[in-house]
Amino acid sequence: MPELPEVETVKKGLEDILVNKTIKGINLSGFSLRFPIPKNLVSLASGKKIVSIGRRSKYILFNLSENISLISHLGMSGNYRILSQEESKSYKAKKHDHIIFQFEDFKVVYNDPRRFGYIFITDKDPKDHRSIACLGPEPMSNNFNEAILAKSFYKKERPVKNALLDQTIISGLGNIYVCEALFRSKINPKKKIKQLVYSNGSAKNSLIILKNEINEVIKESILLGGSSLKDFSNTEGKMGYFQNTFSVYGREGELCVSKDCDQKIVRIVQSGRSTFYCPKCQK
DNA sequence: ATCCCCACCTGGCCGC
DNA sequence: TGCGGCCAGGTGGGGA
Repeated sequence: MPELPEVETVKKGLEDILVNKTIKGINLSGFSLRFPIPKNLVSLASGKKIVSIGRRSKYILFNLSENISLISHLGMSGNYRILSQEESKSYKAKKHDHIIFQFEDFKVVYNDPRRFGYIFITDKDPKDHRSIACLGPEPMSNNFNEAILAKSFYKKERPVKNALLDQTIISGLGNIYVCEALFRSKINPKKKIKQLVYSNGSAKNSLIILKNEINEVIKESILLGGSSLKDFSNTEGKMGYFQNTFSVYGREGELCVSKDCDQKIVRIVQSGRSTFYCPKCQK
């Protein structure tokens, strides 16, 4: 499911309820996620208090007492549900419920049908974990600007669509928001990234626009609680609303939303992933 | 070094 | 109704 806005929505939902609560126990389904669930997860996390909950890119970071951290990635289909006290009493684990956290008087369920998600536990700074340390800056952060994009794009041949999905260049974007940001920026997804940078290494105006539109699309989506496609919902099981504002994603064959444009949205495949764009508006 | 492809999974949908 | 094929929001390892 989840790109940065969806993960932020989930993180806020967890934060509201779980901070200062103590994990009393953990039940596992026995299935592996993308990676095996760490053998010491149950013993190390049980009895610890959740001191704070953070997010880095698409990762949710649970900071527990005694400097233990859980690093959680939702993959494509992972989700957390916070059960009410009433629901928790009689709750029977459903299919794909892989981790159930028990608190004093309620439960939190991690469900993941495709098992592409994963969880790590560490007693070191989670920022140094190999999956987090290599991440590029994320939209809306202080160190995300056109200069850093220009540096990554300088003299490089790859299509801008692929580069924006590369989490080491910019982290937090996925297929939906890359397609939407490129449409808003009027940039063709097949455009080579070196074409957005001057030969002296400085950002062209189109790259500055792209940076601004990335920030804008992410900001708007967070305000609407993310996008709900298939199985994404927040920790209360409610859907986000940003999917209602898509201009190109999933709109193959439909009319371009730009004023005075009579083109239909096209779907192509780049690096094995669908790209949606308007061939007339995006040059 | 850079970049693409594939595998990892299940489920939903579409056409026959 | 059933079955095969295709599609899906992500990532990291291997190989070109």
